[in-house]
Amino acid sequence: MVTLAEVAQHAGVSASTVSYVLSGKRSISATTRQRVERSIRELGYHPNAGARALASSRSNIIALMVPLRTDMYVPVMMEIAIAVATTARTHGYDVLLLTGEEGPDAVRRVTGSGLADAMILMDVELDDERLPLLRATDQPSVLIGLPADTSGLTCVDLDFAATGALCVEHLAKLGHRDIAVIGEAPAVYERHTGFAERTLEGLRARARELGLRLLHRPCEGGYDATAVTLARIFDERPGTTGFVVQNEAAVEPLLALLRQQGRAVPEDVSVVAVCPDQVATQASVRLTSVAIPAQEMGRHAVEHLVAKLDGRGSDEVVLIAPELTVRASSGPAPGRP
Amino acid sequence: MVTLAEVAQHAGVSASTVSYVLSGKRSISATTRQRVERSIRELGYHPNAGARALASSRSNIIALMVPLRTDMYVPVMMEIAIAVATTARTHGYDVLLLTGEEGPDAVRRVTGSGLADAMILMDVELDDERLPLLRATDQPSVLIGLPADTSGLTCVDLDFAATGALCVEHLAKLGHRDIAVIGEAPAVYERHTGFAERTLEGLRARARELGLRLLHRPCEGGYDATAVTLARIFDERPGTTGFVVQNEAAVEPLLALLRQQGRAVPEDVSVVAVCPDQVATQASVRLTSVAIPAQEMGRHAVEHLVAKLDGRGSDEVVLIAPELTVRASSGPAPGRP
DNA sequence: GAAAGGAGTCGAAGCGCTTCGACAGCCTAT
DNA sequence: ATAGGCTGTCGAAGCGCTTCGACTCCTTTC
Repeated sequence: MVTLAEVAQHAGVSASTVSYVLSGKRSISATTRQRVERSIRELGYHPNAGARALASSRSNIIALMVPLRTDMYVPVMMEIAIAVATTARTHGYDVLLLTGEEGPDAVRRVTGSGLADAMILMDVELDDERLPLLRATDQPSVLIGLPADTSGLTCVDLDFAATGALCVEHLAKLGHRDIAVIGEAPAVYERHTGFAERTLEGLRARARELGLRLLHRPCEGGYDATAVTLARIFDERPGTTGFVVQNEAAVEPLLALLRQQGRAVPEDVSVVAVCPDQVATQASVRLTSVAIPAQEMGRHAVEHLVAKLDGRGSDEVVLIAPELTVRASSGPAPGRP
Repeated sequence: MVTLAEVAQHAGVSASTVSYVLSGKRSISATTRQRVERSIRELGYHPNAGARALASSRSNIIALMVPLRTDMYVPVMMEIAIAVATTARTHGYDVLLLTGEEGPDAVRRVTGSGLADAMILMDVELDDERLPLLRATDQPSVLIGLPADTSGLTCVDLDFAATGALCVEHLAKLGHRDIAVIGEAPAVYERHTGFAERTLEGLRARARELGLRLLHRPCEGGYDATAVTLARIFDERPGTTGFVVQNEAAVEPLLALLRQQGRAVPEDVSVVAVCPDQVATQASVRLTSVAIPAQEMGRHAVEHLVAKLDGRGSDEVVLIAPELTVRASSGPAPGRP
């Protein structure tokens, strides 16, 4: 293993000079710099991460806590994780992958040991038990998701309330008066992860404003559960012509079931989904949808964190404005031009 | 920040004693141990990761390199990643998340800097450019996937050749004589990631042995691409009654298309999938499938790695035996009991 | 009853890096 | 000419931990 000292000797300078060449924290003459850089290359030197962390009390690692559950919106999670890792690297950070399993203990362990300089938390619940710890420590953190009380925290999330409103508006403009919402699994609502509730509030508020009828039903996803949900919806509101789906696992089953029942999309019923674009474009009907901007969320989170680590940036809540893309699954309500 | 020295002082022992209590590398009297443990608890001490890594030249971190592409079998990747993280924790390791983006440089960086003690690589290509580096370093590593030359490497993977054979056998036993394989996207074959080719070889070999006709077509996935692929298959082999699908994104479209064409599953055609159980059970027809044991692969990989780090264990290739679960998508070929 | 060995503890020497203060040399402003 | 201020470099002091050898008691063994 090559050390700083060996590089210094090879280049004929002192160890501290090599260190300053590496960090750029003091000015170094061009000739010296080149000589050192050449030695580094020739010897294949890589600074020892542990020594660096010890001396500088900076690990250059960002911890990312992902939910343990692999039962919902997995592709979104994965996309966020990869965006986080990629963005972090461009700022010189590596990413430590933590699962939700350890809960608050993981936060304690990581902040306590100096393993990471900062944390990103995904899948935050409204009243998450990790939040007090984050507020207490001076280690920067960013949440992806929105808890009930955001004071002293930085959060990044899609504006799900606006998302709900946007979906309703779109359907209203097309003349739909009876709208059904196929929501996430009941467990998601029980867990109070926030985003599902916020979407619902947005949907309801705008529906009320526009005088539409809105029926919401949670749905486990998968073919059988969706079939049951759909049957109940048409049972209760036979005149339903607009659907909003916020559950990836219910999208394709819903389309299959509608087809089977002889209801054409978008001629008889319109469907608007809240899902990643990939799902929307790969479905059997290209779906009008509000995209979940996974990459953007991951990137934002890292950039806020890096800003904080650099002493810039402050606590704030960033809600990303939703964008609705019209595709082939929505059209005028029956009997409308 | 609490340090070892402070704990030592608080407990009235020397620093080295505290260290030995923590590591268990020398015997400590019960009374001393308890006193030290109490001080640790009272002061809320967490060993500094950097200092530990520097002194012991062990970071207790395992690097996990995941593919950057989020275009295929994402849930499998995610499940593996989470299994890796969870298993690693039970052995006292944390997981560093690297994306394939950096390629060989990431390997150099991580091994050179001592950031991680070992590596797990996913999405290994047949002739992966990272392999020479892994062979050259003395840092343990495990591949999830199988390259062309496995000498000096440890690999964990599903036995995809046996998987292919198993699928064909199942369909043959039910009397199907004309079998079509809907494969992964063409890009997957071009990239030579191995698993797709190995499945195909297994399928072909057994089909030959059993005297079946086999038609293989790569498929991009998604509704439109699957429709084209399916049309071509029936065009070329109108008598096809058995399908093997190895592309999650083609599963649901295939079922929808068959239904639409009035071909009942499993009465007219049988479908066998190679996919995670979750996909198989959530599909519109519960699918007969060979599961991709993502969790098991992740767990295996970590356990091999830990064994190597402990000086146990050696290079070897572990192929997990496939298991076929019969569900509702396969049955006797038409005209057969 | 002396030698041999084990159990339990301590002190000190690093691990490889960052960073602070010091200082030599040079340029500019008086 | 001389004080003052840059620029570029060096030496040394740690950062918090692990680990090795040494030492002190005790227990065992013939």
